[in-house]
Amino acid sequence: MNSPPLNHLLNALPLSDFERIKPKLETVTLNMGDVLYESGDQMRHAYFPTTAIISLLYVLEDGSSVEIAVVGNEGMLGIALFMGGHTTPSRAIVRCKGQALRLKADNLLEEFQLGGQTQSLLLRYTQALITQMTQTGVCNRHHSVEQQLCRWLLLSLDRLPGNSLDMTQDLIASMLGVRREGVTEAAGRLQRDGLIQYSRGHIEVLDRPRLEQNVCECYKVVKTEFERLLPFCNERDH
Amino acid sequence: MNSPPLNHLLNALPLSDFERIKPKLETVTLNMGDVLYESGDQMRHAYFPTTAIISLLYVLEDGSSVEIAVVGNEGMLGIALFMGGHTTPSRAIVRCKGQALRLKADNLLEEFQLGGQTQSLLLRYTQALITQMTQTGVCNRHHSVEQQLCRWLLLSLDRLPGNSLDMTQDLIASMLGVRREGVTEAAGRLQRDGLIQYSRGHIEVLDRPRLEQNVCECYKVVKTEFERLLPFCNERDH
DNA sequence: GAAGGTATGTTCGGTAGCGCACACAAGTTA
DNA sequence: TAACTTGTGTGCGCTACCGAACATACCTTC
Repeated sequence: MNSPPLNHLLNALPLSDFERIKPKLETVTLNMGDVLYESGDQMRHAYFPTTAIISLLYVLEDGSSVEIAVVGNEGMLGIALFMGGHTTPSRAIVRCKGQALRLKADNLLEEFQLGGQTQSLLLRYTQALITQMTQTGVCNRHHSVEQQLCRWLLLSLDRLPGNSLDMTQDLIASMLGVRREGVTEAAGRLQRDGLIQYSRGHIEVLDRPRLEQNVCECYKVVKTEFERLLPFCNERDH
Repeated sequence: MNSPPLNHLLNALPLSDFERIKPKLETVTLNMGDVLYESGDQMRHAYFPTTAIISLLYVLEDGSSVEIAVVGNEGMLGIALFMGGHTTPSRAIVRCKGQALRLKADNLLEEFQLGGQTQSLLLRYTQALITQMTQTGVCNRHHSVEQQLCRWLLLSLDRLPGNSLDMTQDLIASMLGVRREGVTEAAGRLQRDGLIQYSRGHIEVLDRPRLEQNVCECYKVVKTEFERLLPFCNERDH
């Protein structure tokens, strides 16, 4: 029997806490390109993706943008709510359509301020997210487009049920903060070597182990830190 | 009359909270190059710099390192203590010698878990730090060595009493994650244009306004976010 | 003042990624 | 079928940065 889509973070809450917020959760369907938060906006809700994947982007003055983190069913959006800022200078945009559970800002805050396990869980998740953001920045500086593409594919795959995803090279480029041609070239190599296969916005990962050989250390660092801080997120629920 | 060196974060605590932790604070002198935390180490203390400046570095497998954030008298080290991880995959190293106030890990945790204003202050600081880390990463990708050098100088200056600092180009290079020659070239240009003057590890900033004209947006973004989240840190206490 | 270490200046060939231009091919719409 | 949109492939000159080697200048030590 197949379990329903879930969010690992919500799932890891103590039962009593979860029962309290359960009635306040609202399922929403998110479509490709939906903007959940704009840079500087007051956040009205926190989102706990179940099947959707959301990108956190920094948008520069010249209009170019860079992905600083990716959030799927292992995490949540809206940490600035309990961190006290109520907003961040980043944009949250739906990268893979799907569903999420949504909680009103006030409700999240109430729950957080009770302290206890829910609070500590949310803080541990935040620390894991910090690691992801930072390691992504380091990766930007030191690793090749091809390595970054591998990292990006693996991080996406970890948050999706199958071995494929829908995304054009143009979009990947804008998330990695590189040229589309750079992605075409790197992806071309991966395809020639039989690691992936793609056509017109659909990417199929054929050989994940070799993708993991190709990726830079950054993927592993982030993954290890997530497992250390949030051990329950290890297994995929699909 | 000159006020003694202080730490803005401690200074912003409610008086009652501060009085409680004051006796537990210990003044320590930090020397250039001291390592406060090694990547993965359990943290024993939190540090609140008063005159010292500390760099948070990520160290890569090949031994190269990158600065991901800088902490001076506006902030603290050891957020992983209350975030729940008790360690991070980064190294904290003293970049400018000076003093700091130190608090045992347990004592910080006790204070944090009381909730209230101290907790919310520490969390707001953490969010500001996240912004700095992320923007640094974005800057790595998109801006020139010269712009990054300007940013680095300004961030340092904001945390120091005078208009000068001691740091070799070699060290700056390792923090920016670029070659020493790149820094030499960029610094040479800034010197020719009369913005700075340096010799053998001593840098004098002659024309800060023009340095601010030269810097990329990243400096301002971080500064604005710090002011928004921690308004009391605005003025320099020197 | 000589010797040695250290910080900075400069050069040179190599390369990854950029910006641009254009070709092509797969879907979509008319 | 034809026109159009969209995604991908490729070539070209350019630039910033890299890696290495070496020169020079300054400071310290003896």
